[in-house]
Amino acid sequence: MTIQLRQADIDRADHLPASSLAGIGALDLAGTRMAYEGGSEIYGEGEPVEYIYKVLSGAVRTYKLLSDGRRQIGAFHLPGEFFGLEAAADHQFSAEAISECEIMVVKRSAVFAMAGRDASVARELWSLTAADLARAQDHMLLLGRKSAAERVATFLLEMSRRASVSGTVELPMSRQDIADYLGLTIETVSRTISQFVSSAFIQLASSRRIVVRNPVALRRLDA
Amino acid sequence: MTIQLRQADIDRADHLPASSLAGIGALDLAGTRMAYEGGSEIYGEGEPVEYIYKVLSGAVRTYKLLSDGRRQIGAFHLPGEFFGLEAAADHQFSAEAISECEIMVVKRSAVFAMAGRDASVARELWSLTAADLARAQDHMLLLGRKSAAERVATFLLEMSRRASVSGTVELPMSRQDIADYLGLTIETVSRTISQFVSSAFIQLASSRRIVVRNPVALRRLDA
DNA sequence: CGATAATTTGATTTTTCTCAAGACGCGTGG
DNA sequence: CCACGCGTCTTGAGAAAAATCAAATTATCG
Repeated sequence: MTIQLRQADIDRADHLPASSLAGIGALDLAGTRMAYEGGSEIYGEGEPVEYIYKVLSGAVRTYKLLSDGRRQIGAFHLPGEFFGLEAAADHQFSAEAISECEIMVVKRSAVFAMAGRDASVARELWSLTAADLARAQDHMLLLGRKSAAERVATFLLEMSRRASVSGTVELPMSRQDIADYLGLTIETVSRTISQFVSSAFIQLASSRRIVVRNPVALRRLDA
Repeated sequence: MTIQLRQADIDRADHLPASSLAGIGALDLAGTRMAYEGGSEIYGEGEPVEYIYKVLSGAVRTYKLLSDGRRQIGAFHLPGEFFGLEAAADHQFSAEAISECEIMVVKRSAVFAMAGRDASVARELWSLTAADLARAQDHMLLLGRKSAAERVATFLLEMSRRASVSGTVELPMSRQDIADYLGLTIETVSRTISQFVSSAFIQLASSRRIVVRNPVALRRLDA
C-alpha cells in the first residue's frame, strides 16, 4: 500500500527559512521524503499540480493515455532525476512508481517562492525543465523516425549509460513499459531483444538483467 | 538572400535600461527584428546558443536529422510563438524559416540578465519552456501511438486552431514537412488527406488551403 | 507445488513504406 | 499569351515492417 502524503509534513516546505533555500542545490533540500510502492500512482493526468518531485530511489514512469487505453510513456525517471516540472495548473501526464520508490516531494508554491527570492533557484528550475525538453525532443526523433531495432538499441544504450552497475544493466521496467516507451508492441520488443541476443550484441542474465556485449554494434544502430 | 544579423543591432539588447525590461511582456521588447527568407537557416544543430527567438510573421520549423538524412520536425512555430529555448550551450535542434519570416531575436545572455533581475521574467521564461515541453510530450503520444489517420486529423485540427482565418487554414508548410512532423511519409500524408476529402471531412481550395467541413469527425479521430 | 503473471515464439494480417508514374501548379522565357 | 521545365502533390502496385492473434514457455509469489 502506498504511504499517504501527510499534509503537515509537506507544508513544512513552505515555511523553511530563506537561508536554507539558497543556492543551486536548493531544490534538493526543501522537500519531504515520501515512499511509494511499486505500481502506485504518484499523480494523475488532470489533477492539479501541487508538487515537484525528485527520485531518491527506485524508478518512475510518466505517461499519457489515449481514450482507448493506448499508452505512451514519456520518460523513465531514475534516482537523482526530477519530474513533474509542469507549468500548467493541472498535470498533463500521469506518474507511477515502477518499483518501490523513495521520492523527494517539494511544494510547487514553495519552489516558486524560492525562485522569486533567489535567481539561482529560478535558473536551476528553468535548466532542469529545458533539459527535460531536450530529452523529449530526442525521443520524438526516435518515435517518429527510427526502426524497431534502432529504438531498442537506443533504449538499451540509454539504460546502460544511466543505470549500469559493473557492466550489467538492471531494468526496473517490464517489456510492456519498454514497448510503451518506444512506441512498439511488447512482441516486437521481445523479438528484437532476442535478435540482439542471437547476434551476441547483448546477453540476458535474466529477462530484466542485461549485459551489453557489443556496444559498438548497438551504437551503429543508434543512428 | 537572408538579411544578415548586424552585431551592433543585436548587442543593443544587452544595454537596454532595466526599466524597459520589467514585467511579463519583457521578452517581447528587448530584441531586434530580423528578416529571413523562406528556406533559410536560422540556426543549426551543434551551433552555440546565442539568441532566443520569437516569430513575428511567417513560419519556422525546428528539426533534428539522423545521420542518413531522416528528419523529424519537432514543431512548427507560428507568429507570437517563441523558439530556441534551450539550456545547453549548443543547439540540439536546427531551425529554418519555412516561408519569408520576421523574427524577434534576443540575446540569451540578455534574457538571463533580465531573469536575474526580475523574477517575473524568470518565471515567464520557465513558463514558456514548460509549455514547449508539454507540447513535445503531446507530440510523443502522437508519434508513438497514433495511426496515420489520427495523426493527420490531429495535425489539421491543431493548424485549424492556430492558423485558421474565416474557416480556411492556410498551410505554410509542404507535404514533406507535414510528413516529417507526423512521422509518416509524404505519400501516406497525401493519401490520408485525399481520404478525408472523399469523406467530406475537409475540402481543398488548393493543396495548401484547407477548409474543415466536419470537425466532429476529425475530433473523433483525434483520439 | 500450484497459480498467475511475464516473456518469448510462431503464424498471419494490417498498416505503412517504397518504388514508380502521372497530374498539377507556378514561374520564366519565348 | 502560351509552352516548357521544375518542383510539388497525388495515385497506384507491390514489398516490408510491425501489429495482431494465438500459444507455449519461463519466472514469480504465495
